[in-house]
Amino acid sequence: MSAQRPQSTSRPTLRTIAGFSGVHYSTVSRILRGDVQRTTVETRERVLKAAEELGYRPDFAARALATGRSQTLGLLVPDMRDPVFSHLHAGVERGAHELGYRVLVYPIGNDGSRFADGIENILQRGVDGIVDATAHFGADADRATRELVRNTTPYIQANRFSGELSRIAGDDVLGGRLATEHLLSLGHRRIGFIAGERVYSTTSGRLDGYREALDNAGVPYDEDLVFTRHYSLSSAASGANRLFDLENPPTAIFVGDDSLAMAVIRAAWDRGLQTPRDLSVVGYNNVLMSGVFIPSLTTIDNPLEEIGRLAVERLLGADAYAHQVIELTLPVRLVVRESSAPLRRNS
Amino acid sequence: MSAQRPQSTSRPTLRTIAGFSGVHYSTVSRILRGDVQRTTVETRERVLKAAEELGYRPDFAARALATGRSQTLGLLVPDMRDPVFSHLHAGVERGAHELGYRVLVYPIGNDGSRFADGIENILQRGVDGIVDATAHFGADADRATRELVRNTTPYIQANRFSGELSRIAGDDVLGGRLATEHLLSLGHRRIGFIAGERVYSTTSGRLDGYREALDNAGVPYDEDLVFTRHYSLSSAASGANRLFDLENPPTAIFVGDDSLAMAVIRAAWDRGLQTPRDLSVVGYNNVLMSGVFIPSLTTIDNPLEEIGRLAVERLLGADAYAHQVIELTLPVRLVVRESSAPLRRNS
DNA sequence: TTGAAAGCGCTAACAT
DNA sequence: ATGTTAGCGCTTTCAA
Repeated sequence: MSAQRPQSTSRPTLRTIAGFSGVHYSTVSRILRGDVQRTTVETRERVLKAAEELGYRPDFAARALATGRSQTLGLLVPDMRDPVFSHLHAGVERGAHELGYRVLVYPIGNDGSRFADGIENILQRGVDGIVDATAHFGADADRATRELVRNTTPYIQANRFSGELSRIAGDDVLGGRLATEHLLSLGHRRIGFIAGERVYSTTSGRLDGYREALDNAGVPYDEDLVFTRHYSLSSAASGANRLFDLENPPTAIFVGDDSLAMAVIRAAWDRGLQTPRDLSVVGYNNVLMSGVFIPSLTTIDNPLEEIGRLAVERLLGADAYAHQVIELTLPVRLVVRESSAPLRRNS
Repeated sequence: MSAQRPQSTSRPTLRTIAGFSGVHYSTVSRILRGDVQRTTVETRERVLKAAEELGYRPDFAARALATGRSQTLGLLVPDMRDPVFSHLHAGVERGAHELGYRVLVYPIGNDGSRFADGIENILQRGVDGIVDATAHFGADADRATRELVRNTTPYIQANRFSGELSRIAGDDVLGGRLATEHLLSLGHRRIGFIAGERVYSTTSGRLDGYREALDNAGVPYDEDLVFTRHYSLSSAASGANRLFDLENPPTAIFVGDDSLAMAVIRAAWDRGLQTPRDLSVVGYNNVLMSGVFIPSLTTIDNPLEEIGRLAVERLLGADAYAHQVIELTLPVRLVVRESSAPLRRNS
C-alpha cells in the first residue's frame, strides 16, 4: 500500500531509512537504539515507521565491528551427543538467550583434537565470553592456552575444571560420598567405582567422595575395584567385565555417569547378572533417560542446566565477576530409583 | 627475543603488520589471504614473519562486513537434548567444519515458540546458510517465513520437511514399511503405531509406510491402534497405556522414535508387560543408546549424521544446488535386536 | 534535538 | 608487485 517503494535489490540500511524520513542516518541510529533522551516524538515516529515499512534489520557484522562486541559466546564441549553436554548446553543457551546472546558450539571431540582449532576460531570471532566444559588436568599446552584465553576474553569453566581459573560445577565430592553412602547403607561392602579418566575433575572429585565414604564406614579402599579409563560406553562395559572377573567381585558399583551406568548394567545383563538383584548400580547426573531405563537409575542429580545458566550469568550478567577468579560449587542430591537394592546376604 | 615490541595494548591489525614489515597494509591483506600470484617471495616472507611474531589474527566481524559473508550457518532444531537432533547436529558440524564454517544452533523449543525469534536473529546475523530441522505442516505463518527466508539465504530442510522447499531426509515411508513388515513376519497382526504429531513429515511418512505394509499383508488398518500426539516421552507412555487398555490390545508396537520406544517399553514394563515376551517393539533412528537399552532396540537406522553432513554440503559445498529445489531421500535399513520377537500364540 | 564526520578492520577494484 | 582508495553499515564524539 505504501506509495514509495525502496530498491528491493538489497536490504535497507540506516541511510535508506534516513532518506525516507528526511533525517540524518546518525539520528536514525540513535532512535533505533532507543536513545529516547535526545529525539523528538515526531521524528521518532517517522523514523520508526519508515524502518518498519522497509523491514529494516540491523547488520550484525557492522555493529560488531563498530562496538567491538559480538553478542556471541562460545561453548567448548567434547561432544554434544553426550547427554551431559546437551543438558549443559540447554542451560547455557537459556542464560544466553535471556541476555540477548547467541551460542556458538565448539565440539572439540572426546580426544580434544579440535581444541586448538576451536580456541583459534573463538579468538578470531571475538566472542564476548567462553564457557568451557572440556577442562582436564595435566595437559600443559591446553592449560597454558586456557590461561592465555582467560586474559583475553571472559572465561569460565563449567562442570569440569582445572587450574586456577574461574569455574562453576556441582559438588562432585559430595555426590561421590552420597552415592557410596547410599550403597553402604544398603549393606554393600564390595563397592566398585567406574568412571572416565582421572584427569577430569568430575572423575577425581567423585572418586574422592567414594573414598571418603568408605573411610568413614571403615571399609578398606581396594584399588582393584576402581576402573577409570576412557570416558566411553565401551570402556565402561569392559571395566564392568573386569570387576566381574575379580575373585571377589563387587556387589555394587558406583558409576560416575548415567550413560556409563547404563552400559555397566547392560554389561552385567549380558553376563546374566540382573540389576539390582545381583548388582546394585548408582549413576551420576540424572539425565533424562535415567528414569526411563529398565531398571531406572538411582543417581546423583547434578544440576547441569543450572550450571550452564549460572556460568553465563557470571560471565556476562549484571553481577559479572569482572576479573576475579570465582569458584562456585552447587549442591547435588541423591535420587533413589530401581537400580540399587539391599545386599542379598545369601548370594 | 624480538627486538621490537608491538603495543601490547590491543590486538594487531593489518596496519600493525604493515608498519613492521614496511609495506602497505593492502599488500599484507593480499599475502595473508594467500594471493600468491602477485607478491614477491621476499616481501611475503617478511610479512608472514611479522604476522607470526605479532600473533596476528584476522578480525572476523571486519571481514564479514567487507565480504558480506559470515562463514557461519544456522541450525534450527527443537531441542538439542533430544538425541535425534544432537546426532543431526554432529553431522552438520562435521560438514561445516570441513568447509570452514561454524554452526550457530537455534533451539526453538518443542512447541516452536522461539522460531520467529530465531529466524529474525538468523537474518540479522547474515548467516550463509540455514539447515532447518523444525519443519511441520500446517503452520501457515511458519510456512510463509520459511519460503521468505529461502529467498534470502540458502536454505535446506533436514530430516523433517514441509512444502516446496529443498530438503534431505531419510526414507520415512520405507522405514515405516520395513519396521512393520518385520513385525508382520514375526506373526504379529495387532500392531500399534505411536509417534509424534502427524504434522511432521517423519510421523506421516512412517505412518504411510506402516499402512502400506499392513495393506500388502491384508491386515486391516485400525485407527484405534494409532496414537500420534505430542512428540514427548510422557505422551508416548500414555499412548502405550491407551493401547494396552484396548479390548483387543496390540501384541507389537512400531514407535516412530527410539526415545519414545524406550518410554513405551518402560510403560509396558510398569504394567507387567515384558518386552519382547509380551510385547514386541520397533523403534526408529538407531540412536546411540538403543543398543544399550534393555532390551536393546530393534529399530530403523536413519542416517541422521549423514543427513546433516549432506545438507551442509548441498548448501555450501562445491556442488551447491544454487537456487533450485532439491529433494534428496536417503535409504534406511532395519536393525534387528532384542525388542522384537515372534508372536506367542498361546498368550 | 539533530547533523557532521571519523573510524572499527578488512576487502577489492583500480592505479601505478 | 605494490600502493591508493573507496567503501561495507554501524556507533559515537563533537559541533551546531
